[in-house]
Amino acid sequence: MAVIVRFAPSPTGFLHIGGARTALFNWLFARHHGGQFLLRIEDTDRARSTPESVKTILEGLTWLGLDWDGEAVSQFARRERHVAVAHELVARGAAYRCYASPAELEALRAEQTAKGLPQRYDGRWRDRPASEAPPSVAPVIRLKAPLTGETTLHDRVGGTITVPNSQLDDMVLLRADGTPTYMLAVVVDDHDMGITHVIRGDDHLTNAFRQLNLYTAMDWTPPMFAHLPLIHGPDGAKFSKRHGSPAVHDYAALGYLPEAMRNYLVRLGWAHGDDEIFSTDQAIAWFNLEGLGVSPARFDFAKLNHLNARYLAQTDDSRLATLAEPFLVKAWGRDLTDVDRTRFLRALPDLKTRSATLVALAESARFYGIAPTLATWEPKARDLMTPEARTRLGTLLTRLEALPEPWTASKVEALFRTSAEEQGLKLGVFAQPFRAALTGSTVSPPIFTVAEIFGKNEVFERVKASLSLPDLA
RNA sequence: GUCCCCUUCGUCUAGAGGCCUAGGACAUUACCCUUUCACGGUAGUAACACGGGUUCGAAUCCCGUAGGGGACGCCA
Repeated sequence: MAVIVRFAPSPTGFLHIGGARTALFNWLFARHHGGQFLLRIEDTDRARSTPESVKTILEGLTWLGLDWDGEAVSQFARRERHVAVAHELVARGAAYRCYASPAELEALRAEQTAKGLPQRYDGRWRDRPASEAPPSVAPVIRLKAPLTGETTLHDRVGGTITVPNSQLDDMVLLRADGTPTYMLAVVVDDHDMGITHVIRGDDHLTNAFRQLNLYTAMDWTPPMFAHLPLIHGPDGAKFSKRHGSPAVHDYAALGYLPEAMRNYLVRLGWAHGDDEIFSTDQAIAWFNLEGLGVSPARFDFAKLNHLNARYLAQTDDSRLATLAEPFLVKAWGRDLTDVDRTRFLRALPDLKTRSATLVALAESARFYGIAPTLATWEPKARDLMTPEARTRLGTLLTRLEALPEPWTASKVEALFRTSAEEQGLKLGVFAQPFRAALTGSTVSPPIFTVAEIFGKNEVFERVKASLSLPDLA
């Protein structure tokens, strides 16, 4: 039997990290089995669903590289079918009309809470004839769930879980306004769409039992279920769309690569032995439900950073340059010139092993585009510009002037090494002030390569400017 | 409150009764490399929540305790 899975977000906000991982697992599972990964927008809550949310969620999935099969399905568009099923259930005697008003139910819950009882619908209209219905109340339709016995779920993550039916009340299928609830719609749609495996967050676990009763009432075969442990925030607290989880597009803006994000996310609650860094193709080849963990995981930015750094360092320079450009523009506060682009591309091999994110990468490249000014020189770099250092740099400039063309890193370096040797000093004594002069900082990629990328003119300009830098007070 | 679930280094995890003096990764510490910072390399610190049982033998099975989480909506 072909595998068909779905990701079913509700369009009431953005795509958060937990949803992204759920989508990823479904996607990996489908691709592994050569099955289908469907997308269904659970928009039956008309008050909270927005088209903007749908757009944001789709963009988030696209950024993550999760392509879905066919068109995204709107659950709301299928409401006629849901209503028909609800009525069929009533006809079968498996559901009934309930005339209890919202206020009445609220009072019931308040009373139960006061008495320390579980909050549950008490079935007051379960066997009451419609002739007793108050004329002013529009009824809802509720499932007639079994009162006794128990319901067992064979979850692919949690194992066999049994709940007494006394814990499950008669859930609403159709609201008073005639619209279907999520509980009804999700079962009908999963059935109609031929979903074979429902892989979703653990917060749906208790729903599964109620939904199982609905499958039974319709004589439908339920799909396999796999409930994923939730993701917690770095502090161990709840981490969801409603509780502080960042949106996927935030990670994009923070300078994370989608492939790094995928790799990080797949390891959060799933493992393949000791494997840590692997391609998406490898993940597809390896992914299975058996590798899923059972306990919640905390989101750890340090590990994400590490992975992203590794992916950044591996990324092809020209692609990386394209990805980084918007971050450069932001960091530099101006559009790039052709010279900027050329320099950045040449600098990239040395730059990309030094940054964890595109934001940091752009920041580390700032000196290429913006010459240090009095205001931007780092204090430690200025400390390097002692009178002796300035004298040495001045001498170096003269010798640099005499260097035969072309201007290369190795020639500049050789000159520096010779100068240091002649005076019996370490290379750093010469190289550090040079670094400070070119970058305004004590930290940079290898400085002779930097000098080559700048070219002779720019090097001379910056060194000369550094020689006239006023002393620190 | 009721029901359900979870518990291995700080974090993510390996572990399906003997392969475990518990492995890997991130973080962290030290050293090496070195023109700075990274990268890389080497070494180190660090965990089976607790208590009972089953067994020749338990991180692995069972029971209990504690802690954490989830659900309990005419939300999804």
